[in-house]
Amino acid sequence: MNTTQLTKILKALSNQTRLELYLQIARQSEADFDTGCECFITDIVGSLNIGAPTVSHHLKELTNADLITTVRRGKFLTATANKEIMREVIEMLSESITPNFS
Amino acid sequence: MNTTQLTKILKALSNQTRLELYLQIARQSEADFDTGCECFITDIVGSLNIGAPTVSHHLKELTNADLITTVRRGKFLTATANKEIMREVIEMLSESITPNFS
DNA sequence: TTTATAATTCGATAAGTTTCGAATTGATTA
DNA sequence: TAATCAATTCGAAACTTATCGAATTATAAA
Repeated sequence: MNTTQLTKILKALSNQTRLELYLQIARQSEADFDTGCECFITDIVGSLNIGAPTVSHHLKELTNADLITTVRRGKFLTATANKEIMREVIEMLSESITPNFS
Repeated sequence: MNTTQLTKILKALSNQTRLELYLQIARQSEADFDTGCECFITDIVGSLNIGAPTVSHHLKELTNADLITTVRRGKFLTATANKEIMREVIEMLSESITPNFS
């Protein structure tokens, strides 16, 4: 991961609504692992105070940054967090504040 | 740390120039620990491709987000990364992709 | 097949951001 | 004290972003 990609990802998370959207999708992705249920965007939208077009826009930004993937399940849309990329983000940020013994 | 503060911090890091500025300050803060030297902004400015007013602006953003602190040493300015807040950022992002056994 | 619901696209607007040059301030050096 | 160098402030230009309402598309239900 280079700084260009990291910038892109952090930018995608730098808006409060979008960050909360991501966090809900990520937590739900965790829960899904146990329960087998899915993360419906409709449910999340209700809890955030913005309209559907805006959510659509934010989802596209998160997708473009590789933070989530979305799948249509009939009438609904489901989202899953890409945990691997978040691990890379965390690793890179950690390196910045960790002694480097190279 | 709540999502409002996290948003503020991620926003401060969501610009490539500012992210690189932060990363350099953070790495230098690490080096300082061993060498006892300090992180002069002047030196960093030379390596980034932007003017002094812009750097000044970016430093203020990083400071406002609590990511760094700056101190004037005579004619020069030195910066230090606030590692504790970055640890909190990392912790919060980690929680989003880590099973929660509560 | 009509109706209803979820989501997207489009166009617009208001607000925010990045960057710069010019002028200014603070501190050191000649 | 005058000249110099680092950094900040200010005002402006160019660009980007968040959000919305209206219209559209996709799917499911009646």
